[in-house]
Amino acid sequence: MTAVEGEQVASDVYDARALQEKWQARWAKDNPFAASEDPSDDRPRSYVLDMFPYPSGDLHMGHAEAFAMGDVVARYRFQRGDNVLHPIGWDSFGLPAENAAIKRDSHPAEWTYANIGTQAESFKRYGIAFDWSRRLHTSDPEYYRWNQWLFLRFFERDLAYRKDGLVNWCPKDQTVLANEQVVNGRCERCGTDVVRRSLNQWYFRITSYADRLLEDMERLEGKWPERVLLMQRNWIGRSQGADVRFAIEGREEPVTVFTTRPDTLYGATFFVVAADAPLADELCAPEQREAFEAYKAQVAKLSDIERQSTEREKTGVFLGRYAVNPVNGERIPVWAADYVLADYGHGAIMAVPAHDQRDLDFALKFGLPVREVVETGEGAPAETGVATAGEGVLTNSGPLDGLAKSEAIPRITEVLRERGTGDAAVNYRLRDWLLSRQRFWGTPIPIVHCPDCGEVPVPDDQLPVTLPENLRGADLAPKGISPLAAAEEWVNVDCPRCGGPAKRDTDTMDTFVDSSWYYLRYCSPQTDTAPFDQEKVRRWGPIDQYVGGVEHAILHLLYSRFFTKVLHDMGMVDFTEPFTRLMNQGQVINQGKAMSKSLGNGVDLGAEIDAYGVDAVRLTVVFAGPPEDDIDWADVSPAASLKFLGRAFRVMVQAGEASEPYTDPAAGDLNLRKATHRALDKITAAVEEQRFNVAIARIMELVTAARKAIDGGPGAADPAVREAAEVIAITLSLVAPYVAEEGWERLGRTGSVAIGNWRTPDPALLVQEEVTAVVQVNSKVRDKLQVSPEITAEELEARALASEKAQGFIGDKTVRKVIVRAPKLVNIVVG
RNA sequence: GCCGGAAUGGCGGAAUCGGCAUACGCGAUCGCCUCAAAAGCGAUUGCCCUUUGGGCUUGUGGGUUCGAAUCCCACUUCCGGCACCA
Repeated sequence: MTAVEGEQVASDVYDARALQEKWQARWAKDNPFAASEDPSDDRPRSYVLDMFPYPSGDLHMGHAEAFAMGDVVARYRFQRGDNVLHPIGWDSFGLPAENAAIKRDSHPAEWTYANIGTQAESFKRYGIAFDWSRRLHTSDPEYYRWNQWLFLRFFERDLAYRKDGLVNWCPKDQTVLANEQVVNGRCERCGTDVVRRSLNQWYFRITSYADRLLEDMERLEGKWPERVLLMQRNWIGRSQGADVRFAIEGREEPVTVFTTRPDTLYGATFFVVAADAPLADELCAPEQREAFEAYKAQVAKLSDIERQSTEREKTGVFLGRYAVNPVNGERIPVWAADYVLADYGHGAIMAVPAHDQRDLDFALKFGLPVREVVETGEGAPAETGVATAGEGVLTNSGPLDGLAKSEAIPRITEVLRERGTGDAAVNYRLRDWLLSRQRFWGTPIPIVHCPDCGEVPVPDDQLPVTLPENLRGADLAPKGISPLAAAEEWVNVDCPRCGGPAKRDTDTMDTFVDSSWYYLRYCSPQTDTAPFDQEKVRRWGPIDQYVGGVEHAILHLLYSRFFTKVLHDMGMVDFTEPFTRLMNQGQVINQGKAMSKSLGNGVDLGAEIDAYGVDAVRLTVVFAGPPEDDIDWADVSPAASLKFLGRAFRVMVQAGEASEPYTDPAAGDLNLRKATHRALDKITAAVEEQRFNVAIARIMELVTAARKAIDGGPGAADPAVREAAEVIAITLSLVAPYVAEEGWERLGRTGSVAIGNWRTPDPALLVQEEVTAVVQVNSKVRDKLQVSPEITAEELEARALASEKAQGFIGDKTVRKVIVRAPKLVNIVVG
């Protein structure tokens, strides 16, 4: 059921809106969720963080789910008595603000900060246990100043550099994109087909951390979702093999190729250079120049989508040159083709058509020879058109003949090393992080270009380089170069080194730079002498639990891991992984599909809250299923959540009215006490295992047990009912903070229910006097016995065999075997 | 194409140590309350049959085991990631 706007499906037990207003005011006054920086505070510290929001408008259902999940974790830590850091801020640079400014003829800051204000109010109403005093916005100069400072440190360490290269260009947004922002050949933001352009751009040298980014994932095993680790591993894409140097006739220097199959070196029958690599230009013989230029023009016209299609037929052109195979001296023709990528490996390959499908496709199209060097027992590739890549025995390979593939690889690598024509090598799919953007609403790159001194860093004491304030509206329209270039008085500066006339770099940083280290800034958001206070980061870091969507599995999480490792190497942090545990919450969808305007299936968070109240909405998203699963709003019932909360609230109110806060629970009804402590035990285990939906199911059972005790048992005044009601308030505070606070108060308690009130179940009350033992005959359940948990195997077997029901199924058959698992089960095997 | 994950009632999901399948909730049916309805409260609810009983059931087919939703093999379908990475 979806709420109709304005319709109030009020509970007749409590007034959600009144409770929200009452407790919001209380929390604003008492600030119960602020992290303590008191050095004498020796409570265990927990750092729980939700991926900070982008201020695109008001909060939506997606935020409702993500932050409800994160808040369960944070509130559980608060309940356990930890000193919890649970901050909030905004990822407030980015393209949508700029587009809004162009449309409204205003400044991006207006739209951005107005939306932040709206979201902040909504978060407060949503009751998330944030420490509001640490709020940050990445578009504040006090924040982005430190992006610039960090950029300069990266620059000094040669981890930030500028190079010419083919880059991904989005024609609509008129900016370059990082590899990670290109999805299926399209701009991840606007869906436009990405084209390749040759431009001079800034990069972070993330590739020099590829091995560590890969290796350190071992320590995240079991703590991060397996699929995220897998995605990162695939993205980094480590390949082990060898570099092999081929002499090129008429060229002094040999050309190196990378191969994962050095064992097939004797099967190389031609050589291919990436058509768009400078090397292809260089190697092209004069008589082939015309054909090559025509081919290059044809390749340049292709979009990335066309280019990357594996359906496409192979194309290429002979360059009129020959390479020499270093192991057998064979001359093989050099071709240029676009199936070889300029920016992977060395931009050139040895082609072994018999054992590589792409090379085979190419060879068959252009009539190049195919020579098998590994006998796999499959059909001949030249005839079947299928390259054989499996295990086999080497042939036609001189000294390698007769070896298995796995033996031949180290052998040939050794030979290459001895002769100085190659060596073992590793390659990564990961490319350097392209960080410059030709847009306005981001962090200016703090470099001055001087005709005499070249790239000159802006001195630290002149940071921040702030954005010019006079650009707005149409000034920001995409022009293919940064809008900042138009701000002449901003661009033209004196060179910090020689004092001569120079120009500022007009590009801004990818906003993923902002989010790569924001978690550190929360530890000391006011620090104005460094990006963060190292002592405080040592106290709080790394993040114990990070919560956010799987859409950042590669982008943000990889970049953040990279930044953390660089900062570690700079001696600024003493850990190397930023996020100890990661939880990916699912999406909220409706009627099987993502919510969208065109489908008209959007569910408005504000309307749901108006109709059912914050607590019911939060309970609904947490109870719907495992945190990582998507929630289909058509499958859930906030009305049912509200009904349950009403039942729970009535238990607390009735217990509060009927008994005193200091009642001794030991005097209460034993059955209810046991139910309460068993529930507490199970709720605790479920929350620890992050199975929040199960924890709520156990709270529901406890409410039912308490209800029954009130209505048909010892009555509301029984101390066990009070105890149950208090446990309900405490456990419910993780998802339904308003009802929990109000219920706690109605129970006569003072102070917030949310802090340090979690209880440990009494082990004596968890012991069961009787358990159910199952009696099976031939594995089918035939009887159930109530037995002591300490029953011996012998006694249980005797009682099972004595069971009349079991005997009925045994009849006159022979008992062949009796399996006893005291005290739970007996299986009598007859035949 | 390659790599990974998933499949449990009408629906969302529980049962992760190989030992009572279907907890909790939705929906549905019946009852109470009501002039009536809604809300609320209570009961029933996996399927089938020859119904005081019995049989079957965790995508399909096989296997291991006294015993399988759970482990193994094959297959089907769906979801996700990568996609000319040498």
